[in-house]
Amino acid sequence: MPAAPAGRRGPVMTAENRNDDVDAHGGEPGELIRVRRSKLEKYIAEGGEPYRPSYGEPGELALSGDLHGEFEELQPGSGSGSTVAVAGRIMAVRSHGKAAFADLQDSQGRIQLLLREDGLGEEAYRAFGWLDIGDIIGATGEVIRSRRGELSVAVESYELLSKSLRPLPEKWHGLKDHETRFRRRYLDLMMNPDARLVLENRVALIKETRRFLDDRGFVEVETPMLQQIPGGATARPFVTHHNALGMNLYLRIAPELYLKRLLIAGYDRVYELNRNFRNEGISSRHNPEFTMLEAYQAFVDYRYLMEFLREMITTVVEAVRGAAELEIDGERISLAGPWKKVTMVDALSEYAGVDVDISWETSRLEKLASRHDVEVPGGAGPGWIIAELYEKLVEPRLREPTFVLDYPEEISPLARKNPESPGFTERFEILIAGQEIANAFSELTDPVDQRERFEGQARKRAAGDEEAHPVDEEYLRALEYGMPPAGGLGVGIDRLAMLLTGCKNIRDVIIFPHLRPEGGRESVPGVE
RNA sequence: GGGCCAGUAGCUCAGUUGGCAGAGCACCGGACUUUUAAUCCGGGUGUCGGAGGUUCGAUUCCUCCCUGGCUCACCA
Repeated sequence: MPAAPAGRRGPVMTAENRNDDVDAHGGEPGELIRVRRSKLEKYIAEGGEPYRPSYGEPGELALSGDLHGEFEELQPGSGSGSTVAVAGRIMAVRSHGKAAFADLQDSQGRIQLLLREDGLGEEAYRAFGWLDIGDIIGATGEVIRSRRGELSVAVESYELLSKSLRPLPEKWHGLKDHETRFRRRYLDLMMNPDARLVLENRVALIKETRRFLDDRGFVEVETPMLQQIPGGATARPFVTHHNALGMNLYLRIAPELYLKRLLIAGYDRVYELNRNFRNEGISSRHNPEFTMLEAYQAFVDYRYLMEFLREMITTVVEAVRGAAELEIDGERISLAGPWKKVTMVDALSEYAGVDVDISWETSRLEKLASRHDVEVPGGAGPGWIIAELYEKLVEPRLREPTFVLDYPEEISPLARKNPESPGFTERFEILIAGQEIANAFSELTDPVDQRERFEGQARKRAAGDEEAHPVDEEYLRALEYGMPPAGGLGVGIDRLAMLLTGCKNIRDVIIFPHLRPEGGRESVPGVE
């Protein structure tokens, strides 16, 4: 965090003079930090370099996990004869006078160090006592197993590689405070193995998703994040400004319209797995920037995508979890076997207890809506009301994997109309554990129809719907050159990661989630 | 944005019906050559989230604000 210029922050600042606050606000550092600083100064005064440029030969450092595997058979109280170099952070020290044990944490886990005056010499042994928990060191020595059976490195020499000036969280309870865990995620990941596991699952999920698509001939592309017309979804965008061009730009809410331009260009399988930005509420299920997969395949329709997505989700979950099964709050959900299929209207009819039909008068649907406490804004038509009622009454109750088919045309301005079901499109979503996991449809390729849809959206926008899709003339021009029939899909990666890890808060699966600034809302000084 | 709940030491948490602020870990000093939440002896290191108010006296009561969690609204 860059230090704020003195006097710049207002009196609302919190945590002044706190023990971990090194004069961020002109206060004195706390006792624990003063002690570490004076150790640092003493170390430098004696000619030490507390922040080394490197340690050991590249690629030669032993990692804790590998050592545990390699020396599994080593008997308690015996040595291996192998000398290794290890490096990591000191997480605990158990000192016994002329011998001491330290737990060293590296990227794979932990390994114990055994330090003895006999092995190190009096001076080096005493100097070890000056180190703090949290310091990063490198050490060499023989791999042994202690009398109590702990694999250890019997240290013959060690070096301080990086001095830690702040005390770590408590060794037994760890770091629990949610706010601190998210604000200082590095501490969370350092202290809490569970946090690492969630992150590793997310990484594996993304990797397996890419592998699935790459294996099927999809090409990963990057399309603009800064857009002149924020399209491809209905959401409020972030606005930013380009100084040289003197114009506002928008952070993308979806890559859809650019990916479809690539279908027009002649690519038949493209995908993008990257960030979208939506300027909407922040909650346990919404982060302003979130990760989305969108994939498009030419010459297939939404029926093909159902099986494609079922296979993709099952494959990815199986690869990450080792079984095609999820566990959420003790509830086990199997992904095996065929998934249920139901149209939105049939599902709504079932749960609402009446046979809903899109041909109903709007007033009749409005009555049904008010009976279920659904507010209907001005300009909303039958399709909107049906979708809203479905989301409220049906979605949370769809626990087993379910395809919900045929979304209203009114809320699907980029999807092909369903010729067998007037008012609806060839679109489906996949619901698992009450959550929308994937959205897919047969793409609308008819430029005349697309123009009419945009104009319908423009009327909604004029009526005050800020989220209605704007008319995109450039996209219409591209469509007029001819786009092959195609199916497109979108998967919310963060939501899928939540499902996969059983996390109920999206912040658990995003490494650095958005949080309100601590203590004030000032911009970065010097940045316009 | 609305409602409810929370913020006390570096960390995990007690506590004060309004009267000098507590524990464990961490830290500091001492003992200890195979421990692993090491142990033993000694030491509290704090603007009790912030600003006002009531009061002889506020960490405690009141008001406002900040931050977070849950929830509703909006959405993915």
